[in-house]
Amino acid sequence: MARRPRRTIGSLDARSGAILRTVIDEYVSSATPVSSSSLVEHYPLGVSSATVRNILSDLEGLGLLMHPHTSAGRVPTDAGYRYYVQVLADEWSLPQVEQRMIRHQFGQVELASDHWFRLAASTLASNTGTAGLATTAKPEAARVRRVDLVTVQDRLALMVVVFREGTMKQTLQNLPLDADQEQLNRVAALLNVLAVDRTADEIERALADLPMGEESNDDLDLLQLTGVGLVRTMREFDAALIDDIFSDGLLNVMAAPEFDRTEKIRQVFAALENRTYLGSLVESVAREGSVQVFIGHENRSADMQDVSLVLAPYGRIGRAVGAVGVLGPTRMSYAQAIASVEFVSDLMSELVEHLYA
Amino acid sequence: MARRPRRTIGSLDARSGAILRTVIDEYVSSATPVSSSSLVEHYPLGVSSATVRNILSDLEGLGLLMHPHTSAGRVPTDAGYRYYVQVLADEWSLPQVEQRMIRHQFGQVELASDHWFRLAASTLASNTGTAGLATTAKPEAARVRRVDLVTVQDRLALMVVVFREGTMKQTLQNLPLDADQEQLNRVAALLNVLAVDRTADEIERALADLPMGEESNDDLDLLQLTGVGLVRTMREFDAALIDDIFSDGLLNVMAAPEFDRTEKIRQVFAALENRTYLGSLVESVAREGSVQVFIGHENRSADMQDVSLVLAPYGRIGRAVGAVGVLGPTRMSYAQAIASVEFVSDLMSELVEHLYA
DNA sequence: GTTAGCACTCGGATAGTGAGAGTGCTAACC
DNA sequence: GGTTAGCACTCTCACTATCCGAGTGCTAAC
Repeated sequence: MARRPRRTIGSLDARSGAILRTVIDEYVSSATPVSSSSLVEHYPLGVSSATVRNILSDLEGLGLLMHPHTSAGRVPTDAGYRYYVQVLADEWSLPQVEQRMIRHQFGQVELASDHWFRLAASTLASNTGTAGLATTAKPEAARVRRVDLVTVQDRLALMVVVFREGTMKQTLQNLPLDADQEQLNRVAALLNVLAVDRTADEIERALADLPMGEESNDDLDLLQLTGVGLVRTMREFDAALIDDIFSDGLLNVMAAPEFDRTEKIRQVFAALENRTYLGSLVESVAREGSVQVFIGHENRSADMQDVSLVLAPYGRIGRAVGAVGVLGPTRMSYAQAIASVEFVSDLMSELVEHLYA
Repeated sequence: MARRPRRTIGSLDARSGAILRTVIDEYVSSATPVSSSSLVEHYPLGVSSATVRNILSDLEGLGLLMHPHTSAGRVPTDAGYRYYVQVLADEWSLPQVEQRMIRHQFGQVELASDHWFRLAASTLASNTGTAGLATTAKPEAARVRRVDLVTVQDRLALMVVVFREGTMKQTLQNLPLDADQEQLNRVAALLNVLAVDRTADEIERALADLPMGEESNDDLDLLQLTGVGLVRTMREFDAALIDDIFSDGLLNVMAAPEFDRTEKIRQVFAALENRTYLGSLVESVAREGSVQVFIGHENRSADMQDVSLVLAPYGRIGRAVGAVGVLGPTRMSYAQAIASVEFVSDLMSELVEHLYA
């Protein structure tokens, strides 16, 4: 769960806010501390550098900016970014041109499901210059759309399950007796009657209601067995916080000057492997129902103190939800990131709605 | 294609060989240039440091060792590693204990196919302290084991193909007319009759032989349509050099001192994304039929000048083949790597043989 | 062929210096 | 009271000098 955004700062007067914003914009693009003189030089502020210095000093007092050392310019703190995001969040949306480009790309993609996730991740990556992330859509309790059994060997079958949201799972299933494809087809037909549109719990109940063992019937035995296997597979799927996660553009993040030491990048990778933490973020974002930003040490995970995440859910609450987002250095363009993530999440929602309504 | 190993050096006399080997072992474990005095101190060579210096100087003359600067010890060159690997390659095999441990792990894994690849990669990673790699097994021309059609919407179906080697592919298929699951089942049954155990080419021919358009028959139309979709999916699969690749332990590689600058690690990642080059290596290894080592600048890829790969094929030639291996700094324990990769590739071959014979 | 001895080279650590950047403060100004 | 010019102060960075130690390569003796 993300810490609630800090609103401790009240709101700044217009000029201070504008200067904070300018400092952040400047720092985001230059990656070097911003000095008072460079501000008056490059932006039409209408005041002298001395005045700017006073304001910068105030902002530092409020914890929004900091000083690497005496004779250096100012650098935003995580709280500074937080203020920036909080106050200015609503203003941003993606330019029409970019919207059209992205829509076009999504129109081009082949209709094979996991392509979307890859595309979402790579679109976000290229659009923001950071790493793009996309998780597959996962319902709280999966429902079966279709089950199929395929012979592999005499006593071994492959069970292929398609869930209502398009995800597929496969498991190998040991059989107690030789079974040919013919027989498996019969069993699969029964299993589908039993399982289609149902959750693991419902299937388990249906299995319990089956007439059992009255007379030894191979098909029924196999049905029972594969049914149990199906329920186990579904339980596993339901239990996972994130089913699968796609990322792209990690090379972008590596190129950022703050990650010039491998040790820093190591943390990013370690963080991405921490499904538990990412899962909790996705959950939080899904609950919130809108884009959320997790800045630097707002992250609970020790590995994420130097990075920020911008995440948005897609899909429909109660049905399947997933998340898309970006991961980058705290010094990232939050405007661009939020706008892009929001747009792509809307697009993904449309897709899911359209395909698996 | 890998450059052929260089045999320009003839073979060294016993003592020089032993010293080369010792230098490499020492350097691999210490990561710092090896001096003549440290050699006589830590190893029972029976000669003085001056003598060792003479030998080292000879080895440097042969291009097997090098000198970062005057007052530093010796460091192996890629040619040095090559000699080491070439001459000593046959001696290594994995200790019984490790063999049993790995076997045990593979016994534990659940019977869901992609788990093996992950397991192979992670086993190699943890066993060698480098990054482990495993590609899925791919035949030259895939054959269908089973096709299934699942309704998604009125005019949209999901086609699930299981290939003989266990791989699965899914595609969405637009339909020209409304079709319910009932109808799709009928079509899928026909499609299976047509496609099972066949390659893309064979299926295409069978499709051409179908009685066409005599009378408008919905099922036949759908069969034709999905058949074409199936062939396209298979062609795509056949065309890819590598279907899928799993890696683990990249964090291990990041921890190596030679990769302390992110720029170096960037190269490693870029290299892993270069499927073309990796594909050519897998192909070469499959053709060779045994473990191969690609050291530093023996790699054609510019991004791989600082890393070495140890790869071995698994599966059966003519049927499906894949590769497993490790990727690490040129300063890696080739003995351990080769022994581990060979063992795991044998294990994977057994698995494939056992399951998809 | 081996070894002791030694001059030589070079990298890395340490310290000192100066220039430049940017601040914080003060005092004057509107 | 807010704004500004001016200036002292601080700290980093780049450059240089110096020294130490490591390790070699060579020579001459064994």
